[in-house]
Amino acid sequence: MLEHLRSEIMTGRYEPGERLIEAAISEELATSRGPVREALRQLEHEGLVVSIPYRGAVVLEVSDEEVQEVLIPIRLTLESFSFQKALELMSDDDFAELGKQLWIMEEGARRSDLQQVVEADLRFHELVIAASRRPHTMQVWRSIWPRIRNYFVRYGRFRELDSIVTEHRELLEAMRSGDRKWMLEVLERHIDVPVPGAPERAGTAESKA
Amino acid sequence: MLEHLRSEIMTGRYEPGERLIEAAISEELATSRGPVREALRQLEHEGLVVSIPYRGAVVLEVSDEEVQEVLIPIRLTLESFSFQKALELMSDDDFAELGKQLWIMEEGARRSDLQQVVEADLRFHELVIAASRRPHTMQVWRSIWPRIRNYFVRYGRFRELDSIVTEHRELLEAMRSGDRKWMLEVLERHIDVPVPGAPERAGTAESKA
DNA sequence: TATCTTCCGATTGTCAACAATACGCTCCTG
DNA sequence: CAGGAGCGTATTGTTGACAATCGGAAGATA
Repeated sequence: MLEHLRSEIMTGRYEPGERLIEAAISEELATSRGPVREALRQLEHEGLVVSIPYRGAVVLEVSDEEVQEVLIPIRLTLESFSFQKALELMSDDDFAELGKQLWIMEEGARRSDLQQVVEADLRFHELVIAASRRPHTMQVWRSIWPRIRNYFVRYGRFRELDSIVTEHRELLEAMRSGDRKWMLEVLERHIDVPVPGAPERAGTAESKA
Repeated sequence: MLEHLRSEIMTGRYEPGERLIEAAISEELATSRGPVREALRQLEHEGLVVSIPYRGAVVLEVSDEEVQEVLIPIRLTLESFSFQKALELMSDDDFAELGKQLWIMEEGARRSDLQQVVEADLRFHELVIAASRRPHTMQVWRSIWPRIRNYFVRYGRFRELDSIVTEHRELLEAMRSGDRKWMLEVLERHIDVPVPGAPERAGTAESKA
């Protein structure tokens, strides 16, 4: 059900600014207001809606600017940390599971199935983060990722499926090799991708100086 | 009520690993399970508890490592961005409000009232983030900050109150001057403070290279 | 016409009872 | 005594009814 609401927002069935009314949704989904309430709170924590007391939840927009200058840098922090920690903790089974997700991605790319690729992408990264066994990192990840995904699917900002697959293949290869420096390089290239048509990151570069 | 539970955790009345039972809490606070449930979800999103289906909420620990290598770097990203955006958006009233919080901090430091200082500290930073008018930045901030605060009060990792006050005074001064570079320098020094006795940040420095 | 006040409908917030689930304990079996 | 099946209890998940609150519309007043 949560997943249903999420996709309604991402596919644009609910427009930014639109109000989501608990009673209407619960009726539509044949459930009571309680679970709907919880789902809306979850969406709020994923940054897809904001809820205003006694006014309800409103679909939130995510700007190029915040994605580029806040969410993606945070993602880079989270994953750089996780991938390093995971390197020492991942079992053979974990690597096998990564391989499986890579395979699903390949298969999805062959069929030009965006959704399949995106979902395998998510599972790939979440597996690594889970393997790092750092609860806060995982928790923040789960709040950051939906916004980034929403931004990319909502505005069609995904690159060619093939390059996504290739990047993950190289990422997995680098992890298997145990070469941390290489892995981090690949990871950074993978995450910190400039978005076509988005404003350049002028003015905030100093913050890294 | 939420604030009550939060402080129970931060002051250590609830130990990490301890289970929080909805029924018990609702009885203790003379309310029903509904609001308690929501409060626990909120705490979960603030990273103070984890909740397991049909098992309930468990108080979560925050490690030196995650604070240093994940939460604080994220905070730096968030605030570097916010402070820059706020610089162009803050009204005289906003600056006056910052001055007021600074004054409260000074007064709290005089009386050695840690809580008063911490609360004014929070309001100071949140005012700037609010002034930047970036909803996602604020939302992520509200999920990150409670963990950092919890870590500092739980393990007594606060420095002398006077230096906290001094840093905010300089921060405000830098903001008023409009010198962005200086402001960011002060901000970084303020946030990215090495914690005594914590493991050094070895091994992850590369992720910034 | 502009503005203030009052009320009403829409919507969220709270509550208590009931349903579903998971864990651990007992008891059975080998 | 070891291991597993089945039950009972503790706890969360769900539901529908009721209370509180908000925003705006209608009407009164200058």
